[in-house]
This record gives sequence, structure tokens and C-alpha cells, in this order.
Amino acid sequence: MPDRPKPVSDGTLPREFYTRANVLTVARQLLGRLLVVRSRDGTRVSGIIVETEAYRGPEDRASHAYGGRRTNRTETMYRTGGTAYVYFVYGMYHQFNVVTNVRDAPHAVLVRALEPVEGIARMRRRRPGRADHDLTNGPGKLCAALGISRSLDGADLLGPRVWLEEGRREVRASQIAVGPRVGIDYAQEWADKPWRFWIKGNPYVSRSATRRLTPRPRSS
DNA sequence: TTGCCGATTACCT
DNA sequence: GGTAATCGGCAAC
Repeated sequence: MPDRPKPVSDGTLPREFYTRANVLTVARQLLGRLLVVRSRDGTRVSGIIVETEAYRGPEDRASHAYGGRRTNRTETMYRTGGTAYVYFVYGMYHQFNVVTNVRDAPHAVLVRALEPVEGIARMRRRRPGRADHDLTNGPGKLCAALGISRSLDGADLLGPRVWLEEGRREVRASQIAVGPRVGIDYAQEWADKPWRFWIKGNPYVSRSATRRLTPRPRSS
């Protein structure tokens, strides 16, 4: 595993963290980092990233940029690493992605789950009736909890609207689990690639993830 | 606990 | 006109 670029003094991850060529490396190293969104009133809402998925266009059939597809929606993925790619799916959910690699290389990492850290009261108001472990344990859920919408599509991840910080938790390689990505059955052989990463045993990984790979042993 | 299915709309064919 | 990088409710077990 290559060295991780040093953060700038305030802990914000630097451009060089994102512009590296290997999206799988970035997806792994995003685990344990702090995703921060600045609310309208200037306060912080944040969470530690505990689950990610890598998308490696244009060869990756599961990527929106498969085959070099370049449309109004996917244009954001062709921007420089360290840009937010936010899109809308299933008629009601947003998905937050981190663009990686250099300009015109459409690689991205989907953030699938967070462990809430700051602004938890605000998250509860945005997802009423949900237990705390159910606030951000899925890509659509975390966008709702953090107030992420398409207004953040194309935002620079060096701030000031949304950014990532070093975080306080060192995630060792032995603590990272790997498995196939979720919800891309249409992608044929690409659907089986082990490009999803999560922190082993973390209670905030997405439900679909835990269901697929950690089935409980059946009792008689 | 598992599995099915409807919601709801931007986007692409 | 079909589908999607999802979620939550409900039925069956």
C-alpha cells in the first residue's frame, strides 16, 4: 500500500490524496476519515467513513462513465480528484461520491456508510424515528442525515461547503474487509469485483453489506 | 430474520 | 418507455 499524502495543518485532506491513479487505494484509505458538511448556519455535521466502493470508468461497466459516457450528469466525474460527485437515484435518494485521479479520468468512490460524529441532533431531525445506528448506515441515508443534495455536485472537497479531514482513527489493513459492490447486478463480470471496503465489525456499515457477507450462523 | 415490492424521477435508449 | 451505485414496510417463516 502506497504512503498516504500528509494532510495540511488543519487536518483537511490535500488535493494529492485524491489525484492518485489507483481508485482502489483511495477507497481503502478513505476509511476512518471524517466527512464534514457545513450546515446553513455554519455549524459542522460530520461522520467517520466506515464503508466505500470504488468505480473505475471508463472500463468498469458498473460506472456511470462506462464506455467513456460523458453526459450532463457524468461530467462531474471527469473533473480533477477531490471533487464531490452527487447524483439522484430511484426517484428519491442522493448518493455522495469522491472523484479521484486526474482530470478526464472518470474514477470515483461512493461513500456507503458513516459513523455519526458531529451534529447528531440535526441528523435525528432529518431522519425522524430512526435509531442512531440507522442514521447514516447506507449511501442514501447518510446524504439525508448530512443534508447532502445535488447542490453539492461539483463542490471542491478542499472546502468550504464539504470536505474531508484526516480523522482520528487509524484503520489498519487487517481491520478492512473486502467484498463485491452492491446494487449493480446489471454489470455482469464487473459486479463480482471485490471493490467494496468496510471496517470489520463496525456497527454503522450498511445493512445490505452486512446481510451479504456476514450471515449469522443458523441455529439448528 | 429473510425476502419481496412499491415509491418516484432523472437520465438514457 | 425502461431502469437505477436505495430504502422501508410488510408478510411469511
